[in-house]
Amino acid sequence: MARYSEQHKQETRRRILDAAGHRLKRDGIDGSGIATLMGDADLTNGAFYAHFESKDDLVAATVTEQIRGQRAAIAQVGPGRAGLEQVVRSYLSKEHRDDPGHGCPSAALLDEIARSPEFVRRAYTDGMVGMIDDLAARLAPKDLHAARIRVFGVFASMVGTLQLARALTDREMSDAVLERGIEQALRQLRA
Amino acid sequence: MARYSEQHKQETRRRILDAAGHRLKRDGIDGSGIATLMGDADLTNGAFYAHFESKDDLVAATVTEQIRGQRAAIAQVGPGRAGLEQVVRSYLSKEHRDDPGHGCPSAALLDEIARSPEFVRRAYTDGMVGMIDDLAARLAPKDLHAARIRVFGVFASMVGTLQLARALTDREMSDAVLERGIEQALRQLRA
DNA sequence: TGTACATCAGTGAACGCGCGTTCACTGATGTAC
DNA sequence: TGTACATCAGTGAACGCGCGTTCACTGATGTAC
Repeated sequence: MARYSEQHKQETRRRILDAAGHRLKRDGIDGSGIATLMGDADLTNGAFYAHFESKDDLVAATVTEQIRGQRAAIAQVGPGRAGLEQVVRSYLSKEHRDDPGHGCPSAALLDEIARSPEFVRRAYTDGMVGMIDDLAARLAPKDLHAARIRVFGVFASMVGTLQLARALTDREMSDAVLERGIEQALRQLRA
Repeated sequence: MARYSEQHKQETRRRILDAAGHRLKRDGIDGSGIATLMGDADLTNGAFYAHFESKDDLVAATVTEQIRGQRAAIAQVGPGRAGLEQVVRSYLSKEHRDDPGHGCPSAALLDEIARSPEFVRRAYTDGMVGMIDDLAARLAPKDLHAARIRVFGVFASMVGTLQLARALTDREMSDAVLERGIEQALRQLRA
């Protein structure tokens, strides 16, 4: 019935989502136009609405997808607290600071998400709750409830630290902020 | 010689800067147009370029001005560590979370600033260094150097926490994040 | 198996709109004499 | 003191441009027979 198989359409959607993840984190939501986003996926602007209802719809889907990817990456590291410490070090690394496009969606987009429509913020919230649960299960599988809010706090610290490190023009100061952030986060995980 | 006194022009510039501070923090940089910004100051778009070279020039000046205002507000609270703890509590309050327009420029704009031209980021960096020095002097006047980087870390944590609290749609969870953030920040100030 | 047809992902031009910026003009003011 | 003049903050229309979205159309494909 259809011109292309359902699989073809899903692959294209996936291609758009992946490209959008990169572009949005690099240039921001308002800084990324539909034509550019579609061009990144080797398509033209008109095809966009065969896949998404609106730009905000894409943003919500991209946020969901990006957080899912982040969770998957976290699942790859070693188990328990040691794994968490590795996550912290890689999160607050110079490489992550210098490459927002391939990094954490929260650090790149959090204040634009906070200004977005309710359903975008809901997509973010749902994704984050899942990720925090993953992390809490690693930190203290015996007391999930308490671990959750603790992990939320550590994550918020790391997001703010990375953003600050990205905004500062003084390289040395930025490096010091990252290092201090690592110490701080590790201490919080232990406490 | 001039139509209006130099004082008149300075007052108008001040009016634009104040209005821009509010608007930019509420709607973001890309979300605030020149016409809207000038309308907020009871002027029309054309007058803008008598006061600023470009939108980015206004953004840089507004960032500087907003941080100056934040420093002045901090100077108002009681001395020493007790004053700092008061700053933390009011920073991570529901009132601050629910009113970005009158709040911290870092929490409202940090990731947009990180994507801004070098000179905007320099304005931000310069302002922040001043503010951090103020705070460090309160925390540990004997060991300014060590206190600076510690205060930077606490500030980054608070910014990330406030942003996260603003993005979450679950009110209860957002409240819990703020409370946890306060505990965390106070502990970091003591440690 | 071969052919006619229906589908719809994708194209690319066009829509109205608001953006940042420019510009000819206005008119209230301070200054010169 | 009164008058003519120069200044320039402010007005509001216009500039070209890119935005998100719509739409008539294309053409490769899967299906029906």
